[in-house]
Amino acid sequence: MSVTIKDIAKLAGVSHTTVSRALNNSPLIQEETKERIRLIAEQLDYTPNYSAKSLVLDRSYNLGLFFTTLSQGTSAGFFYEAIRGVNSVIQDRYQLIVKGIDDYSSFQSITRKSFDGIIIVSQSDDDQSIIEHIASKGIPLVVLNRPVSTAGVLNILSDEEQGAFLACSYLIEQGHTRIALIEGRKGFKSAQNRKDGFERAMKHYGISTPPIYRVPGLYDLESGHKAMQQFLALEERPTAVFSCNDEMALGAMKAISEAGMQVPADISVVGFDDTVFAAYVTPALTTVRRPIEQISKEGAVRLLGNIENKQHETEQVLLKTELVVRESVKKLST
Amino acid sequence: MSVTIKDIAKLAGVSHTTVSRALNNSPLIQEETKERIRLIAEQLDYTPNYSAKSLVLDRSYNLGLFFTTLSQGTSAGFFYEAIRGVNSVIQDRYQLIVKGIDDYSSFQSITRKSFDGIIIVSQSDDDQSIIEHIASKGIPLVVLNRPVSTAGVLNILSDEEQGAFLACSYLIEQGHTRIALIEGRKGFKSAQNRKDGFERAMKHYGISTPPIYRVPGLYDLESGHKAMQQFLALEERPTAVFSCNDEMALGAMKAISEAGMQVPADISVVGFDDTVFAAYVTPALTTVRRPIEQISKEGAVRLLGNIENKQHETEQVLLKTELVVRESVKKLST
DNA sequence: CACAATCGTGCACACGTTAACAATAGTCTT
DNA sequence: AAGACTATTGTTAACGTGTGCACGATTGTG
Repeated sequence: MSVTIKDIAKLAGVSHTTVSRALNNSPLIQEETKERIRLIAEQLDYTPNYSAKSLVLDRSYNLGLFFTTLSQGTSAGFFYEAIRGVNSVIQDRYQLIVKGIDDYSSFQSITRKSFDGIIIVSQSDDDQSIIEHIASKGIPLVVLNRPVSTAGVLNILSDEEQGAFLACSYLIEQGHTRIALIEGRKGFKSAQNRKDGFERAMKHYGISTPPIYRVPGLYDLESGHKAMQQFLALEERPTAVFSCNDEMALGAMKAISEAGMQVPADISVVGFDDTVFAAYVTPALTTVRRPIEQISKEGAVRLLGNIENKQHETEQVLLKTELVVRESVKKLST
Repeated sequence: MSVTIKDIAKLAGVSHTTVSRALNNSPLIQEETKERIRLIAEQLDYTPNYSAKSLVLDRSYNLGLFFTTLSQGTSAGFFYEAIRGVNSVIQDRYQLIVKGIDDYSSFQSITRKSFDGIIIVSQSDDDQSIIEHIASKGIPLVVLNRPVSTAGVLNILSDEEQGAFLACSYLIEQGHTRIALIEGRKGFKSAQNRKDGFERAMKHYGISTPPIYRVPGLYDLESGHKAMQQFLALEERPTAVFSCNDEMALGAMKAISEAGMQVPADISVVGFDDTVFAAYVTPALTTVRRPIEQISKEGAVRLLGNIENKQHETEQVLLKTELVVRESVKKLST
């Protein structure tokens, strides 16, 4: 069918071993011979059979990029940036295999033979079992976006608690005290972290608010919309709302405008993620920027390092988030 | 290292041939023997070595999902929906390999051995060369999202010309005649199709507008913003704008509001794509919905059909777009 | 009872590649 | 000039799996 090193060997009048060595640029082979073999290979349009290579070299040339879920809860921008970041690093040394963890009915097929390394973009505690499976098989692993304690696992994430603290502090420094919180999806670690940062800022500045100022959300537009409607129905409305992501913040803004009120004149809103559209809604959304692409790049680089140097770097790296101030917060002249 | 069929064979007291047959449920093997072997395999936590299988069966278990580019011009929502659609179909029969076509420096590594089939989500005429390469290698192929004439290629796309016609007709039926167009990214086939649909509607209703009512865009928020600023500076402003995608429509709305005007009271806006946030901006955006996820699902289903039945279905399928009417268009009472 | 037919299993090889070891020729050392 | 060493290439086996063919055992047939 397709051409193999044996075909080349015949034409060059050497053994297939010599061809293999020549094409892998082994120092054992004479430069002249190499050149001749390379030429023939090119003329025949030879491509190595990666299945055969994999079998004997015990490497798959596959890198897994796993998300908690592909079917729900993952925001499109997040997904895109993560893939882009990883892809920019691996170039054509590896194939990138994208999967949702919830698509696996069994982890049995995840072996050291089928993946040279795996990157998990984790958004839920439920990912723990796959992480342990992978770690136990000894496959090089890096977990992004969520803190993880399993031994021997490289962990890279943004400091979301710090980001939320930043955002909430900003609101307070602008004079707000009646600050409400739209929480993230339950079970997602990010939801907890962001809430923690919010609470720490409140505590830090000695501000307390009633429990009805905290409403759970699902990270989607609709839940932000609903949450805001609840706040608007309150006797004593908040003057500012911190939403645990931008999508919900958009939903909230929509609810505010439907109620005949204005952002930020009547109510201030802060989001989280700096999604692509945050800068272009009206008013432009003040939000916290997570360096997703940077995280995934960093993760890919270190994973490749671990694979190729066969070392076992295992630390936790926190990348700083940054507050992007736009127009959705009003300064109160208290 | 890891367990192989030979290990199982030893424990079961049979040859590895029998084990192979048993695990593949061959009718040659006694039911009783099969059962015994399956049990041992399970106990040893056996997983087949896919490199070895691939080598002998001449199948890679890989499906390629290629985008024109991962680094620019592809919208996140589009990207996400496409992957989701394909992923929902393949389950765990295949591994999904995601790549940007512009990452390939040479297509040499794309062979029948490394991909059982390939799905190209094409956004540019430049993809023609990779399409021809793949077709010439005889790899089952389906091209989504862009019309393609290469023989023997399955082609599934939305009828964007029809969608743009729909949108523009709607504006006209609402009484608008001074209608401007923000075009898509040059070189993208979709840009041409959408413009064509727009022009056909204008012609159909016998409306003509000056050339300055057509401005090129880049499919991103910023270019929509700029384009709108140009329209606003005109002596005789348009009463409605058709933007070739939602992101640019958002940029346009932003520009309008910055100029102290209102959508749709002063200017109407229609987008294209029905991006997730279209329903949640203020005012909610009237737009054209492309069934991306449906397209990619359909494409994946048919590709698998072609691979598994070794047939060679080769037709062009057009899926209808649909106008989603929201709040960004005003009815003129002429 | 002899022979054919059927069923279940094993032997040996193949897939395309790499690598340990062997072999050959040429060069250097003393 | 003989032995040692080096440079280059070849021989052979190995990776883990699937399959054509041969083989033995059991059953059926006359």
